[in-house]
Amino acid sequence: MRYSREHKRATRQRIVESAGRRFKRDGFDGSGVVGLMADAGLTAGAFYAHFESKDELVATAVADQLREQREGIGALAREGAGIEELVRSYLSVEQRDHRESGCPSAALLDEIGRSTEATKQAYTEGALAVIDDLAAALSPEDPQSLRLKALSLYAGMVGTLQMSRALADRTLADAILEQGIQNALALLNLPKAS
Amino acid sequence: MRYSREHKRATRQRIVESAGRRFKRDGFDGSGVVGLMADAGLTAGAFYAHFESKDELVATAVADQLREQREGIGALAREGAGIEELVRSYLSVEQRDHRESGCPSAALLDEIGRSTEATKQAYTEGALAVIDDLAAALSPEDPQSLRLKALSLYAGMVGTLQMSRALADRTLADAILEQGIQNALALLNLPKAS
DNA sequence: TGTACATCAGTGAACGCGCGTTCACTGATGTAC
DNA sequence: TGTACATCAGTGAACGCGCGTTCACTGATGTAC
Repeated sequence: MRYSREHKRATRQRIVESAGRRFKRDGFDGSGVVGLMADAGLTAGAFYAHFESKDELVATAVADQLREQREGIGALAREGAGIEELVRSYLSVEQRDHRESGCPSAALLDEIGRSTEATKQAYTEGALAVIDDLAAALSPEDPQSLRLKALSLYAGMVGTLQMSRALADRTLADAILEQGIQNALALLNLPKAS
Repeated sequence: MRYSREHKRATRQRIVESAGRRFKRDGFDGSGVVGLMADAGLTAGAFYAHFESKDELVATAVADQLREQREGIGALAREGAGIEELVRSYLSVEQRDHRESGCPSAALLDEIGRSTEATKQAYTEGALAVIDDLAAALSPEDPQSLRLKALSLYAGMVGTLQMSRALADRTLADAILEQGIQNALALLNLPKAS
């Protein structure tokens, strides 16, 4: 073995992470292997030393992006953020305006619905891990009972963020974020905030 | 003039409608001009007698699909359907399993967010017409006051439908539709239904 | 410790293919007489 | 009413291009001695 096992693992991870950002910006179909590898500082040919196909990278990147989202949520929670702060940071102008570093569901959900079974499977597992964390934040005693509620909350926020990105009217795009926050909080039976 | 004005108009409309269905199934990037024209019973070359570019067709088809969705909602409302029936027919297993004849927002929203300004503009106008109809269904006396609430309701349902399509777990995919219905009704301050 | 070797991550050109678009041509049909 | 003509929707081959993937080759570096 010439390069170390660790070297290869790190390179693969670099490809997966930069591909995740690119996919969220340009979509799966809108991102070519040559460009994805260039993002990682490599040329196209090396791709197949790491992945069997572009489809495999797509499934891997989806899983990785959801893991990253989960870590982000966990970090916020450890800093003491409650569910309201989580909702507000999700439905924020910053997240809306930076799709490449934002929620993979909001950036890719309808393309995932059209993807291979492996990608949908990776998505399902990753998204459920995210929403189980959300459910735990909602009810540390009995998270399982709130799983469906958390999933539904997440789905609603995803649609709201997408809508805010697609609207050409900036005022409306901002207003729907705020309304989405109010709706989420109402569903959680929290008092409305300013 | 050889073919009649009407003949050309009808052909263009045929292309726009079949392209709308195809786009919802395969995405904008996943649908080629050759295939789109074949769907309409034509060959690729004729495309440019009707549209300046594929981008123009995309924007036109988005507008047309939203007009069609609006007509569908109007037809249901005229049959006496209330907001609850509208929500239930939107978050139905049938709509989820037939993307090509379903909601254009749920099928295309994140791709629209990445599209040309013209497409986002067409989307914004079309979607606002849909939600203004929804607002009118919610409150015939003062629809304007409920515009944002209707938009937010729509966005939440869009995310829920997409999520139901992307989940590889069928039981969960069905459950989230039902939970989405309950959330929508709760937001509308209607009593929960079975 | 220093050198020869073997491995394999990475290079970069090439494969066939489908893309969006162009173009010379065809032929169906509305209009003029 | 019947015929010649002009228009232009539609055909289908071709354009250059970027796609995902393959492949012969390179060269950095871990291992064996």
